Order: sequence, then C-alpha cells, then structure tokens
Amino acid sequence: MADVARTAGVSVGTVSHVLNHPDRVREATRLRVLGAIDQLGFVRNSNASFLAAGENRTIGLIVIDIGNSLFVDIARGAQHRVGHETMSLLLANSDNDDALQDRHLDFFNSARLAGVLLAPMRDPHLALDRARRLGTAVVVLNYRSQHDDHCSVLIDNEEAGYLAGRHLIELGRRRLAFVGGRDELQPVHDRRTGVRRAVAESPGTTLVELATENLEAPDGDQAGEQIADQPAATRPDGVIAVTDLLGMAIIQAIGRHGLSVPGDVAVMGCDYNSNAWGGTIPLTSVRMRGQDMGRAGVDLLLEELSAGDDHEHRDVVLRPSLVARESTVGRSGT
Amino acid sequence: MADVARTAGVSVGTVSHVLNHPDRVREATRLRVLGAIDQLGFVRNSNASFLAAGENRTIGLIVIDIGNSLFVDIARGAQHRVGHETMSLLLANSDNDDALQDRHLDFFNSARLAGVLLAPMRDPHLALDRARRLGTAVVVLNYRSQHDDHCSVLIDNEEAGYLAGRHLIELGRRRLAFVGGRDELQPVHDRRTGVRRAVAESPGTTLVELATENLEAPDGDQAGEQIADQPAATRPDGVIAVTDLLGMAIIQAIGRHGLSVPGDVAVMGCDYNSNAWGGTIPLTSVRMRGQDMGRAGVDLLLEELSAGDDHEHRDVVLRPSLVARESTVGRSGT
DNA sequence: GGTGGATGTTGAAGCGCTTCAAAGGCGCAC
DNA sequence: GTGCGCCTTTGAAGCGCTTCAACATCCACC
Repeated sequence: MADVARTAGVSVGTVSHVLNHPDRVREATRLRVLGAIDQLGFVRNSNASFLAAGENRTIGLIVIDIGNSLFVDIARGAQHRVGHETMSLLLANSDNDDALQDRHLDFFNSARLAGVLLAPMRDPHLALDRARRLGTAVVVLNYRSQHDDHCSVLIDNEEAGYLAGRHLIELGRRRLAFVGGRDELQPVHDRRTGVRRAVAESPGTTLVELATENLEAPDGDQAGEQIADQPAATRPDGVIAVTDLLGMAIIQAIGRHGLSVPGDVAVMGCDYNSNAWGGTIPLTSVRMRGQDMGRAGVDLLLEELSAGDDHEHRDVVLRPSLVARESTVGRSGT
Repeated sequence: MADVARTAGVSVGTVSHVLNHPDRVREATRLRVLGAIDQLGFVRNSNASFLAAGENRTIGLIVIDIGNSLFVDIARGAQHRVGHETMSLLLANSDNDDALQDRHLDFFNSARLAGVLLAPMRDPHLALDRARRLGTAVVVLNYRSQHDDHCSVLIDNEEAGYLAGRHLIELGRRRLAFVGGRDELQPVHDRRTGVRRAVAESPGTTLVELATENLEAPDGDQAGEQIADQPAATRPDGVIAVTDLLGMAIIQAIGRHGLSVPGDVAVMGCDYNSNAWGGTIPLTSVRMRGQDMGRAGVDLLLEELSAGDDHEHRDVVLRPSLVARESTVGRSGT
C-alpha cells in the first residue's frame, strides 16, 4: 500500500480513502491512485484491513453434510442473498462430525466474522455463548433449540408429516404406514408426530409405524419387504417414508413382490432430494425449501448486525410444501 | 491478550509463546497462562495473528458446483487430508458463475491464504498470475490447462471413455452408441475420444454418436427415444451416456418402448453420481474418484508450500475405475 | 564463590491497514 | 484584504498479534 501511495504521489491515508470512502477524494486523485493500484497489481490485505477497521464483512456458513441436498440448497440460498451485499460467504462442512463442527466454529470465531449461520448437529448452546462474547452474531438453521438466545430458521417438520398424511388420506388411502427410525433426530420425530396428527384427525384411518435402524437404502428395502409380505386385507395402502431415499428403496422392494405403485400401495418420501428424480416411478415428496432457509438466515443475520443491542431474537418458521408425483397419484399427475 | 497476560502475571510475549511455541515456556507458566485464557474466554484473533506472522495456515477450495457429487467428494477428500494438519479448509461455491468464481478467488487472495485449490470453469491463467504474485500457491483441480505454471490434479477422462467402451465390447456388444453433447466441455470431449479409441481397436464394432443439446434428463429421454425407435437389426446394443443422469433418462425411455436393459440394450453412464443409486436398474458407471482428487490436491499444495522456490510444478493424473452393475451385466453382478 | 551455558521471560518493534485530528488549499462574503 | 467554512490531503496512532534481541534466572561444575 505504501508502494501504491508512492507511485501515485499521495499518502497512504489517501490510498485507504480511495478504497473505503471514495467520495472523500477528489476525482483526479482517485483515478491516479486506481491507476497505481492497477499497475502494481496491489490487492489489499484483508487481515490487516479487518484488524484495523475492527469489523469484518464476511459471513460463515457451517452445514452438517454438504452431500445432503438440503444443505446444498441452503448454501445456494445464502450465497444468493449475500451476493448482493458487499459481503462474502464462507462455507464449512462438518461432515457429520461433531468435533469438526466445533473446529469450524472456532475458526470462524477467531477470524472475528461478522456473523455465522450454523446448522448444528446438537444443541449448540455453549459454542454460541462463546461466539457471542466475541461479538459474532449467530443464526441457527434447521435446529429447534431449547434456548432462545439466538435467531433461528426452522422448517416445520411436523407440518411436513401432516401434509404427507393428509395427502394420502385425501387420495382415499386408509391404512397408512410410517417408515422411519432414529426418532432422536428432530426431523424424524416431528414428521412422525405430524403423520399421527393427520391420522388422528381422520376417523377410519389407521397408522402402523415401522421403525428402522437407520435411514439408508437397506433399511427401506427391509421395510418394503415387511409391507409387501402382508396379506392384502391388512397391508398398508399408503406408505410415508421419512426420507426420499427410504421411499425409493421401499418402492423397489414392493415392486419386486409384484405389487404396483401407486395402485396397490402409494408411497411417498420426504425431503425432495435430487436422488428422487432418477427413479423409474417419480416419488411424491415434501419439499423442504432449503434455499429459502439460506436466504432467511442471511436476512436474520443482517438484521441482527444492523440492529445492534436492541435486537430481539426471533424464529422464522418455513412451511414445507407437497410435491405430488407418480408414486402416489399415478401417471396422470397433480 | 493483554488481559490474559495481566491475569496470568506474565508479559504478552509469553502468552504468545504459550500459543505458538509451548516448548519454550516453563510448564508452570504455561498452565497459568492456559488457565487465564480459559477463565477469560480468550480466543486469539487470527487476523492479527496472520498479519503479524506473515503466514496463513488456511487453504481455500473453490468448486464449480456444490450440487455436483464430484465436487462434494473433492471437498470431502480435501477436508480429510487437511484435517490432520493444523490447517483449515474453507469452501467456496462458484455455482457455475464465472464472476462468482473470480470473486471467491479475489477474496482468498486478499486473505493471503497459504494456498488455494481451484476447480475452474475456464482457463484460469490470468487469475492465477495474480495469486502467485501475492505468494499464494494454487493447485488446479479437474481442468487440463494450456499452461504448466501450476500443479494440477486431473482425472483421465479419455481413459474413462475407453474403459466404458471396452466394458461393453467385452460383454459382446458390437453396435455401440455414445450419447453426449456440449463437446466444448473437456470431460465430454475426452470421454468421447476414449470411446472412439476402444471401438477403433476392436474390429467388427461400430460407433454411433448422438449429440445432445445439453446434459439434462430431457436430453437423455430424447436420445433414448431415438435409440428405441430403430429396427432391432441396426439398433445399438450398447449405449454409453456421458453422464449418469443422461444414462438413467435413456434407460427410462428405452424401458417405455418395451425393450429390456441390459437384454436388448446395455446402458451405462459415467461419473458415478449418487443419483444413480436410486434407479430401479442400477446403472453401470465409471467412478471418478473425487475424494482422491481432493486429497491429491492438498498433498500437492503442501508439497509446494514446503518446497519453496525450488518447487517443480507437476500434474497428478488419476485413473478412473469401472463399476459394473445391472444396467450392463444384468442381475448376476460382477 | 565464580563462571558459563541452558532455560525462561520480557518488551518493543513492526505486520499492513484504517481513522482521526490537524493542516493545507480554496473560494466566497464581507 | 481578511476571515470563515468547506473540501482534500496528510501523517501518526493504534488494531492485536508475533518475534527477536536482550535480559533474568537457574544450575552444574570447577
């Protein structure tokens, strides 16, 4: 920067002003400085800049698993929203690893970012305390926490389950099955609750819950076998899988038994993963609106940053929406 | 940091030593300082740290599209490799946007990162010049550049095409078809070349090339129709789609026409995307080894960083491997 | 008891920038 | 001609840390 100043024949203060407050500098000087910057290939050192200015224009996003399309969507949405500001978005992938998540958070903390969007794996209460003490705003994504000392963006998973249940019931299905395991995961638990509510509301419908060990394809396969093995009279005619992957595996297992989807059994998933596009029978699912989530997260963060001390934490709850396709409504669509 | 020093009753220099050269500090002092750090919740400001030390322990990774499983794998591999060092990995998603890619690169440049892994969309020659002048090492991923002033990690796409061709020929297929468009994309071009070589090597085999406009599902659907419409005598009996998505769409289209896969037509993809898992007929594909790519990239970068001036740029070329599944070999497997 | 070397600790200089008080330059009104 | 206020520019202080030369301490050994 001193070089630039010398080349342009001004002081370093002026160079800094050209970069940060161009309006305070005379047009001619500004151009001269810009010329020198260009000529010398100068790139301002943001470490020094942030240190001196005491404020950082960067937002960090920590996601649980970058292989999960929900988080990809969140990243896209956040990037998009940030793009219009003079800010940057940094991505960090926890890769389902608690320790790694904490390391990312520490790293962002020590970089004194303006704010962090965190999609945590467990209640991040303690970690957040630390960030806040350093003046970093944190917005929690996709996690319903016990504490209300931060803003959150949530998806109403209970509603997702409810929508799924209603959908099948409205299609005339009466013997529903919910397939999903690991109830300690919030989304699984909430979706299950929603399905129960839909069934409870509709006299004449029944619900069977099949608990799987995990949420991988083999679990769905197994569940599908179980369903297909039952006599037609008691066999579920509408199946809600807690994830799309599970749903697709169920369809395959059922298909192997000569049953038709959705003729004999309507099957639907949840999450609207891109995986679901490839199947022979397009899977009905509930779209989780990840992009909106990313956008809303950035908005909350910017709001918190500009509000200062009189900021009131709040939650934004996004409503999922149902995407009906062949696996429940057949070829015709809608 | 001054607070910590005061609390622990030492000088700031000592606190710094505890953090950076613990061996130079007496055990008792170290513990006292650590205690103070803990008590005060001190987190060192990495901006100041990097500025003073003049070196940054962070690596940036810029990928074209975080929704593409190849890049997800690259990120995982890189993260994994970096994880064991006292380094951090920052992710930036270009989202298929040239301007965004440049902005990410500028950002990393101004942060004076130790190094950058770049999966570029076009020849990044100019951008790299700038980074290098600032002392940032750059390794290019997944792009065969005209220039040799940097290290690269490449996947041999020509080999991928060749492997695919050989696979079908060895299965007894004689009338091959290659489906893929946008030949200006390096991977598409190279895979096509590889398939041609495999066919040229095998007397008695023929190759039809179907150019699609894009690489989306509808393109595959159209190509599948074209293939299925031909009389059995001239119809291709082995199809290589340049991507998995294309391959799955082709299978569906062919299936609609009552032809069997792989009985009448063997179909395979390329890329080994997770999308391929969901299909009713598991797709044979060529695995692109993204994780290895990420790992190799980090290794090259570390090598370059430690070698200093006498570093010789070099390329690492990864060999893809074929994953045979039902869409070519039928139920039995292998 | 004195000496030398190893081991610990200190404090100030400096990393590259921003910012602020202060000074310089200029035009305008009186 | 003088004084005032505005627009520009300057230069030094300081952001929070690392590092290095210098200094303090300790111990072994003669």
